[in-house]
Amino acid sequence: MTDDLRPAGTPTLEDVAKAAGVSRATVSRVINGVRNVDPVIQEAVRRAVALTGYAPNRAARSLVTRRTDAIALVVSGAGVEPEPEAEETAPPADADGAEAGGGASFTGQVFADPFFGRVVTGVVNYLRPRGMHPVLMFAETSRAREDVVSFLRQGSADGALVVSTHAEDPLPGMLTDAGLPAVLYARPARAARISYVDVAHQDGARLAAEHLLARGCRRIATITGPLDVPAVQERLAGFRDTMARNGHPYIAIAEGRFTQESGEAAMERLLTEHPDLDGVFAANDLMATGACHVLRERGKRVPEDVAVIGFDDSSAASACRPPLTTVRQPVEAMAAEMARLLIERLSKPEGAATSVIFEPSLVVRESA
Amino acid sequence: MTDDLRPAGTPTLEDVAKAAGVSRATVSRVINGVRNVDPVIQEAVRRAVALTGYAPNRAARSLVTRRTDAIALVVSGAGVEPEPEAEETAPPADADGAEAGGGASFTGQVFADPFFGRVVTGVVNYLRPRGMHPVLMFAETSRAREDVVSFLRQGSADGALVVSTHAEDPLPGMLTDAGLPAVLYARPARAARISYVDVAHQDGARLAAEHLLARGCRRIATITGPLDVPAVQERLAGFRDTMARNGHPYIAIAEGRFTQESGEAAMERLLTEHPDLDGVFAANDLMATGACHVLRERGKRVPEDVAVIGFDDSSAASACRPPLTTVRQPVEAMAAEMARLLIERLSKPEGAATSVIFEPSLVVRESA
DNA sequence: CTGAAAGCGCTAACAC
DNA sequence: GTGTTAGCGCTTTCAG
Repeated sequence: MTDDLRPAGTPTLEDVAKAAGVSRATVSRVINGVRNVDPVIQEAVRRAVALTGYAPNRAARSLVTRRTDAIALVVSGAGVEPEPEAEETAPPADADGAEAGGGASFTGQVFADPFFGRVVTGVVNYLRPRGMHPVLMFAETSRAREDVVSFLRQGSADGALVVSTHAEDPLPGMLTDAGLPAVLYARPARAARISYVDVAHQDGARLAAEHLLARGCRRIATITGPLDVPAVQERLAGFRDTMARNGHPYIAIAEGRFTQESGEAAMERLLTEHPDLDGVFAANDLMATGACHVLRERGKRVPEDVAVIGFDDSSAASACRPPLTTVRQPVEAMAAEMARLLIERLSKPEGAATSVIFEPSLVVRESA
Repeated sequence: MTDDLRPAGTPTLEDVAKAAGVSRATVSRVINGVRNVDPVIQEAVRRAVALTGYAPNRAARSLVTRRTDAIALVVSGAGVEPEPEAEETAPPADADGAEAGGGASFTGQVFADPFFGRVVTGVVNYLRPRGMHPVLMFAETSRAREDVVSFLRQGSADGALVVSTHAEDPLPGMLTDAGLPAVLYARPARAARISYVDVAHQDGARLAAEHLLARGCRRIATITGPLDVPAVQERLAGFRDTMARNGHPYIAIAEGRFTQESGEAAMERLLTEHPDLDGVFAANDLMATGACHVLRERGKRVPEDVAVIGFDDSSAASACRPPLTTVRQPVEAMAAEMARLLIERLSKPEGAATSVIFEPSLVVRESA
């Protein structure tokens, strides 16, 4: 109403420059904190920014800097998919979920594991102070994987952080083939020239084995994850190895799929074959929780009759009754490290791929 | 090695145009599926695209279209924050989590509720087929809220989908004040000219009440969520109302905070004051799960001695022992509708704010 | 230390 | 039906 010299749309650098009586270049320098700008002018510019309510346009900036300050956080699925995945835990899970039916069960299932929440937390906490943001993507079908690749090729994000739920995930390979910066959570099944963070699975399994042994368990079994996953093999190897060294050459095993339900089924199989077992190590907390349920239903007390140890230390561990003794994976720190590695790679694209391995720790609660 | 006429960097429209022997404009038309392009030329262009490995640059496109095809998916927190939130459920939750200490507990806690996973699923499933993507943000401090606003003002995303965890969240107001497109999950505490989706809380509570009554419960209590949240008040009102109509003018209540732990504490209080109760309605599944744990520890059988009903039908409901009878909120569909409303608003910015209310349903399992 | 000017890669009028 | 052209808003040499 007063002096409508200020343009209609959202203010641009030009407007601020005009208001401050300087050039666009100078305003740009002030905004980007470039040195060599007269303090007096800096102040004038700041005032003009406040006055105009200026906010730099990301697209314009991105166009010249070739950076978006966004990274893709992708949860990646199986290598082969028989169309929309059939398996799912909760029957009503797909009752709604928009018209895009395919994938609903995958995404629903994935986030049922509190593990992913920790990954998100770690990533966001690292990114945020750096003015960067994660774009959430799911890559459970080959179509979805293509989408991730083209998303990155379009320069929509500077790189990708990928968490695979299955072995033989082709996404990491696709990414490196396309020369796109990426960092993985966990070592890929097929070796690739790509950075990753991981936990020392064998050490974690050893911790679990020793704890079970120390508390006097003698008839011990383990519920593994899908056996084609490298991490699962390592946990199994570490567990068996420690057991063997301590006079237990044979360990009963049952394979699960990291879901609570599969943990229940595995526990039932184990109990049928070995009704007298007194110790169980499950490859994640969800399956350990399922095991506890079944044990209780079969009249076994945990830990008095059967001790149970999980893996991850996700929220499922403390939510379980009894609270689970578990092998803690420092997920948040690992996720943050993934982000750090990726950003480092962005600044020097020619750096070699590296891996960072974290040490797990045993969190003793009540189940063992 | 053969004919290096093709430029070094990533190919641009110009390169494709050259390769196809047409103008940039034509290539652009083909790529954007604009009609009025000779089929023969279309084919030539497609070949050139494949040949060059062209991928359109989003920033450049965004600069002119004024759209990013990204939307902010924000999980928003309290209205007032005494610095980094102090409360947290699991002690080890902040043991790591990068150097950015503040907020770690918030984000960790938030994703412990499987409810959010369902929201993410619904949003992604709606957005994905439309070539759009969600950028995940947390807004638990005033600083973080400012960040969300400036993120949008910079044109980094076309609009926001916000899920508030507390009443009196100032974010929705900030967004509308700034004229930024946004849609909420759940009705805001203070009325605002902003679209939202919600579930008919009273109806849901009525369903729970009637079920409890029908199975013969007579000494009934409820565990509510934070009483300053409108949804919580509505569930309580609906529950009390139905009870009152059926000859139960008084209902014992205990307030929780939507966490499993708070549900346990609430159940303990209830049991102390009313050792003989035979039915409990909890305002979410996590608290219902906590209630079940406490009841079992106190030697009460569920549902024989005490029937328990939850709310949400999150994965926690089926994971609980016994599996929870619960009031299902069609979260995925609601989240998808949020996205739909936002996108609709983007295409016609002047449309009035609307709300869409979904009907809940009762899912009968074993706990009641 | 500051300004002028040249694009970044793309879309959208507007001609032809 | 297709090409020409003018920017979108910003960063960044390069002069001065």
